Amino acid sequence: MHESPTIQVPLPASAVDRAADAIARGVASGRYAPGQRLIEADLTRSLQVSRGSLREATRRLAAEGVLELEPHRGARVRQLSRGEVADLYRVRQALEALAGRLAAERIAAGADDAVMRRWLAEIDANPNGAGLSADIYMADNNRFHDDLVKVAANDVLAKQIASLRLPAVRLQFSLLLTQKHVAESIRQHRRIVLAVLAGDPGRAERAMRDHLRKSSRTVQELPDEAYAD
Amino acid sequence: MHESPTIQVPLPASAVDRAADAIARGVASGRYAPGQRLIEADLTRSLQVSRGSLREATRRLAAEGVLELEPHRGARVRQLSRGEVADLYRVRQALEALAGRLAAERIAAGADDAVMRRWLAEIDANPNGAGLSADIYMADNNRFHDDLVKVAANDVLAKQIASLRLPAVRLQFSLLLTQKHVAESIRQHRRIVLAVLAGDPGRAERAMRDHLRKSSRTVQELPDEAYAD
DNA sequence: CGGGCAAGATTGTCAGACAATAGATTAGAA
DNA sequence: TTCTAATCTATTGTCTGACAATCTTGCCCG
Repeated sequence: MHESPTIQVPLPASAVDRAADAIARGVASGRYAPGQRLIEADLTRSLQVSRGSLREATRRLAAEGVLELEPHRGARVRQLSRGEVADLYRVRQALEALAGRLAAERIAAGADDAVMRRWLAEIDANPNGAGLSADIYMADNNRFHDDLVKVAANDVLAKQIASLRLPAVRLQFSLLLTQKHVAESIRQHRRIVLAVLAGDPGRAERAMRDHLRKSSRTVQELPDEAYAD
Repeated sequence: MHESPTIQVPLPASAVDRAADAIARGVASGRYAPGQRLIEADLTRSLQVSRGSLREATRRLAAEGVLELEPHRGARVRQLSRGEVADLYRVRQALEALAGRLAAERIAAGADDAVMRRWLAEIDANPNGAGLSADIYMADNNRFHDDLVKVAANDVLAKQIASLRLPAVRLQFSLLLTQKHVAESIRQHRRIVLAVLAGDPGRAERAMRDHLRKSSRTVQELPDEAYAD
């Protein structure tokens, strides 16, 4: 899979897109901490866009759940409470379970299974994720879920799932800091892949549901500092 | 249920909110047809807001799925293709099924069931929805689903469901134009309410899933004119 | 120490300007 | 005439500067 060579000059996406991307990346990377207030004046300076464009970007990010807006207090990085995270995982569970089901249905109907076969090979090549940094595994993990959603071939579903994944990246990240969780996560992915490749919707759905139920439980065990309030 | 008396003067919500509300209402009411292009200059005049505020409003509505934005072509009222509507209903099915399940779980756990009992009474008072205009029944229908989601008590879920309902109001509306569908819909609501009141999550989930599966089927039978492409 | 006020910081909103782009129109060539 | 290309027009994308409304902070006074 060859990418076109990385463009160096500020690629000519719209100002609003550039701003939104930069902020989203900043939130994901921790450059902007949860709860942190984002001052328009600072951002217009660092992102080199006008206040109007910046405001359009923050509105969009707020709608996507990355930021929160309070009247006359502007934007801050969204910080979830324990309860909200529990709610969020419950919904994600339902949606990703559906993704698993649909993916299996499509494979059973003869859709291309190369992507999933590749994942199986990749997992079996390193079933414990030995030697993977948290960064890398986080990226792999996201790619896995993305690929599965792609096989499910339901754009609405893809968008809904993405909007649930965004606000919780930070939490998910802290999960994957321990080798134990990484290995466990990979094991669950393997079960999911097998069910999907077998074209067994019920099994794929259950495997995915289990996976997220366990993730949720582990996230809930994180210490208070990870949460709001 | 008493509302505070309707405020006559342009209520002091922010300019962006006013604009977004007005556009959303216009889309729901058909004042702006699906696919119709929304010209900024026209809207700033009719809504009495600046271009900046208007653009923030359209960005938000686009993120909510009400409008579509195309670079250099601006905003247009989102129009769904048959396939997208099918996808959308599949996702809604999963989410509302979860809502049914959670609602039943909460009732079983002792949560207040007054709202649901009221619905049962209302349904049994007029089980065929005789004499209800499509407008009214549409509103009732929305209230029912909203109330159920409220009993489910999961804000994330509520927001996700809302974002799926918005783009399809128009289609749903055309469904409810025939007395047959209204009666059928009420019958299904009754099943759902009974399962929730019984505190039976599995049954509530199935009843809700059935309801949406049937709605989806009926929506798919609408003629081509209702869809894009 | 606590209340309250003034000053400063920040957001909400507007108006006006101009470049970039897409779509429509017209002119020209075959 | 019909197709193509240049031109015009409507519209969006973006910036700047301005000001009122609101929130925050720090200081003063009792």
